[in-house]
Parts: sequence; structure tokens; C-alpha cells
Amino acid sequence: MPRSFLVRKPTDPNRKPNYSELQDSSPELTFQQPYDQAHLLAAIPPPEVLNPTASLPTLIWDSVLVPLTQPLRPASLQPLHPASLQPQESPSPKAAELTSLSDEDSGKGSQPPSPPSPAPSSFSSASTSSLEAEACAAFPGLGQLPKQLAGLSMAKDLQCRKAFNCKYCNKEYLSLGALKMHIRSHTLPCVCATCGKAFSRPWLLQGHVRTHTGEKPFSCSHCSRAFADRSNLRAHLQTHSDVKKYRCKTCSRTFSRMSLLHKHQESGCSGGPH
DNA sequence: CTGGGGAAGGGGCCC
DNA sequence: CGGGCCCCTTCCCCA
Repeated sequence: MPRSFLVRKPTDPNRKPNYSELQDSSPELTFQQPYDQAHLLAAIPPPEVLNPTASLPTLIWDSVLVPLTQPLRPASLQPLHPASLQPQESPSPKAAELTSLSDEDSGKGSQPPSPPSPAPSSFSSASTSSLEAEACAAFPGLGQLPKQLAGLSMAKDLQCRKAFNCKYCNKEYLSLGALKMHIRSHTLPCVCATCGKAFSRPWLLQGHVRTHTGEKPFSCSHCSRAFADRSNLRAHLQTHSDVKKYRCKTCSRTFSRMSLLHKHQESGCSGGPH
């Protein structure tokens, strides 16, 4: 997957920011409005690059609300999203659904909230109690069981078979938190106030802002170089080491980066020591 | 061509 | 459960 998959890159050929222009303006880490939906949707990878098993367009909460072995639900029933109570115009996700989680996410950051849309029920299902409520509403048959038994069944089912699917790419996660974090990579709620670039997480934005400010808080103890990113410092430290971290199993040559080792192997390792 | 730097993405862990 | 941080990884660009 291309690194740029999640970020809308500016087309400016001048890749390097002009730090001198930005030195006196310390961009705040405030998050602006997320990119418009057209951009966000354009960033969604095509289904063919995704998990081949994830071919069915499912609502992300389907697997939560509808246990795979749910005996009370005939297979012909539509997904148990309350939206299904409305006339089904199209199988494609509605705009409100596409923004639902990002709306919730944006509330966590300092991003000014967009006008609160009627909360799609999919996110009220974040808590177990509301999950159960929705599930009970969705499975009228459950009401015929003793409440305690139904609660136990639901709780056990939810605990044993949690599977949260991303509505954008159908990737599956075992926890709601992991799914929410993943969905941020689609919605990109953190927007750079300077250049408009969007990121999935605040700290990614912070790292990006350093490219504007020129701040490099990570210094090499062996030389005078400094880096904006700790991982890049770590990679740099490898260059000071005689024996580097990544070793070719064939020729025992070592490399400072795995990508260099991969290049070495792809180019055809001679096999002899260097 | 190779090595290194810069930038960014994502999962895991801790609080 | 969410935010922040850490770590690893990848890709692009350049010397």
C-alpha cells in the first residue's frame, strides 16, 4: 500500500517547505475541518486491493449486531441497522453514515465540531448496554426469552465473537477501539492549519508540523545531526554502527535499514561476504 | 546503484 | 475506552 494512500498530497512540486517563511509563525495544532467527502471517498482503496474475502458490502456494525450464528435471524433479513427501517434506496453508504464515526472522532480532538448531525445509531452502539439495546430491538425474538437468559446469551455472544468491520474497506478488527483508530485513517480528521494536509492522528500531524517549523528535537549523540522524528534518528544511529541491524542471511552483510536489505536481496545477493 | 535522510502510516502498549 | 506515545516499517528523494 502506498504510503500516500491516506494523505492527500499537495501537487506542489516544491516538496520542501520554506522554513524561513514559517519560522515566525508557529502553526497551532488546531484541527480544522476535515477534507470534504469527495476527497475522503477518493482515498478509499478499490475493493480489489482489499481482502478478497471482504467482498460483501457490509455495514460496519453488522457483525456486532448480527452474530454469525444468530439463529433467530433468517438469512433473508436485511442488516439490522435502524436505517433499514427506512426505505432502501441504494446499497451504497449514505453520506451521513460515511461521516458518522469521523463526527464522533472529531469530538475527541480540538477540532471544532461540525454541525451535529442526528447521531447515526451505529455509534450509539459503542457501549455494551446500547449494543444490547439495539440487538434486542433488532431481534424481537429475544424478547420472548427470559431476559436474564437473553442477556447472558447476548453478552456471551458479543464476548466470544466480536468482529468489527470497517465500512470503508471491510477490514476486520477484534476491538471497537482498534476499528475506530483504523477508521481515522479513512476520515483523516487532523488537518494541518498551514498546508491543509490531513492525517489520521494528532501526533502524526504534530510530526508533520515539524516539517513546517523545522523543529528537530531528536539529536544524535554521535554527530551534530538532529531529526524531527525519533525513528529517523534511530535509523541514523545505525549509520554510526559498524555492525548494522539488518543482516543478509546469505552473505552476512549488514544494513542500516530493512529496505536496504530488501534492495540488496532483490538485486541478487552474490552470496559471498562483503 | 547504493546508502542515507525525510516524511508518513499503522499496530501495540500504557496511563 | 480514548489519547498519547513508542516502535517498526515503507516509500520517496537525493547525494
